[in-house]
Amino acid sequence: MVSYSRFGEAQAHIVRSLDRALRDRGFDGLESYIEVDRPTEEGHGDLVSNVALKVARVTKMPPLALASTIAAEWQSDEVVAHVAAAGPGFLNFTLHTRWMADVIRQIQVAGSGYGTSSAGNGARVLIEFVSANPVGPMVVVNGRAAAIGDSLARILNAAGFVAHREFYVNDGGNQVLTLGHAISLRLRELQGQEVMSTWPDDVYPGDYVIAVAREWRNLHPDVVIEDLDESSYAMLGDFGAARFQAQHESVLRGFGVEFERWYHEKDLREAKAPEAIIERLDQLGFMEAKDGARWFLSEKFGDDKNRVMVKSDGTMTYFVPDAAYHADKFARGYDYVIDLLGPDHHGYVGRMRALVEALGYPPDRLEILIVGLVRLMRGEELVRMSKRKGSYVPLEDLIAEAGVDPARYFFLERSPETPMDFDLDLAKLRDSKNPVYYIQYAGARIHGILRQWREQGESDVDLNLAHLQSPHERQLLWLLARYPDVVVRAAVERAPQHVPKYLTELASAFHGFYREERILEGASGIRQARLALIESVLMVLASGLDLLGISLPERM
RNA sequence: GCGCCCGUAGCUCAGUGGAUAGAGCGCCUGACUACGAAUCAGGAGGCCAGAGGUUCAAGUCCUCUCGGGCGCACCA
Repeated sequence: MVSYSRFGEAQAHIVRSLDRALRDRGFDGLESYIEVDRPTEEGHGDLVSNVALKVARVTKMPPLALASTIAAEWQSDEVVAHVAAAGPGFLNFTLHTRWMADVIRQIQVAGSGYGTSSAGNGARVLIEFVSANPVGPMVVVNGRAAAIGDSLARILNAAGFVAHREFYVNDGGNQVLTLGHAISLRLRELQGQEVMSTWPDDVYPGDYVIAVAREWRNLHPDVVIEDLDESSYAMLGDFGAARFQAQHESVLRGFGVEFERWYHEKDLREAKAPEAIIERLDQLGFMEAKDGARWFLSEKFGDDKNRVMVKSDGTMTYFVPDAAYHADKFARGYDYVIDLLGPDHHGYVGRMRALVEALGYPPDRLEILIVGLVRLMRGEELVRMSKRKGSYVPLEDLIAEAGVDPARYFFLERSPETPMDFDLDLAKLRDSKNPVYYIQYAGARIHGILRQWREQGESDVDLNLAHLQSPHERQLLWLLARYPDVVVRAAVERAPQHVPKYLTELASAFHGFYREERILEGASGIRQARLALIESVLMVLASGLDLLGISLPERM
């Protein structure tokens, strides 16, 4: 077992001791049965092992009997203070408080680097997310993907992976022409022509295009609008796409999300990458001509059906540039490629996996996370949204109304794939019902204490961590010792929600400690130890919130 | 019809095959002359959708049924 934390050291230590205990009884080769985990509830020690239950079949010993003899013969050491057999045969381990308290020294040495580890071994991860089409404003679910993707990248980096964030800009397809069409209609409208009665069905009438049209007109006041026929759609569309990309970039930056790269479909097309991917699949023998079209034989790789790549009219389906894009991701040497897709993209998973496999890569190196649907609520009331009708809440407005911190927190506290309700009324509440403030308040309280301590101007005494003995202090130490493992787990499982969960626990333990134990009023030795403890808590709160892209204000 | 996600407290959701299934909100009791009450301590509230199976052990794994969402284009 590789350990990245004080907690992990204890686990590894106990595993070794258990292994020895089993061998002493003549049971060899049972290492794989040995598990040491945190208990599911209080009162079962600091760590727990179910090994006696696991090996019962092999050893032919009643689990509780085996556990009891192991506990009775346990050689005391500097890590484990006490071992007890319990329940049907669990072993409950209580750690020396002194030993746990050294986590504070680790935190003092590591500083803001505490929590980082080398678990990822430098594996390179590309994470593509949001990738909203540049033909209109982003919507609420884009915000969820943005928060999750960005936070996941931060977590992966902290856990020793090298993660890159990428936004794929769909600026090469038909929709850009459609946007150009819409802009030209809005330009006519700005000149006083009536356009709504003849508005084409396939052109979204969203009024967000009006602002873009206005911008274009200001830049080109001399162009005669009547000349803007179909031949102008591409030019207008490119203009609009650039405007919307800039808008996306700025909204996302305001949301704390920055991408290492904006990858343009247009560049792919200009480099003839779509043609190249078809050629490559053809050479590999995975293309077939049928019904006047050219098909990718994705069924060979477990897809539901084969996929058209070149339509009978000679044009390519949208899947082709996407396929070229994914081929490029792997060609760039990433060990893992993660896509965060919207909830309307389930059908996309099979064909993309098939592509990866067809190109000769292990299909599980492509990980597709479907970000669950977001329903926007105002209290009890569902906010109805329809892009077609142009009635929707842009992400920008959501962020402005809720605030960056609550919005990110709401998106990150749930597992990515489950559908969620986002309650705007709750998110914008500036009071205790809003869970993000619970964590921030713990930090603000610690800042307050440290401020007061500095104002008192008392000098430090030597730090003696042996003063930390109370149940509240033990619990905080135990949580601090676990933090690096929480980060690793969130990274490996691609599950950022573990971090807010953990921070809530840490904040709760701190608030309980704070109410129970005076910090500044104690004798100088214990005061110094408690100050070191809460400084450590503050460090971890700040670090954890940073992984979520959430601030930790000194005052609230 | 086929595929994916989801059914856990009144609501929103956690839950790594392990002991008596958790948190927040809401509800009910209590706690500021206090380092910040945006807090704390306690209480009520559950056939983990249902039925079979695997296992020493199932909310968790397998099969089926029921319910909800989303996908199943030579659209993007």
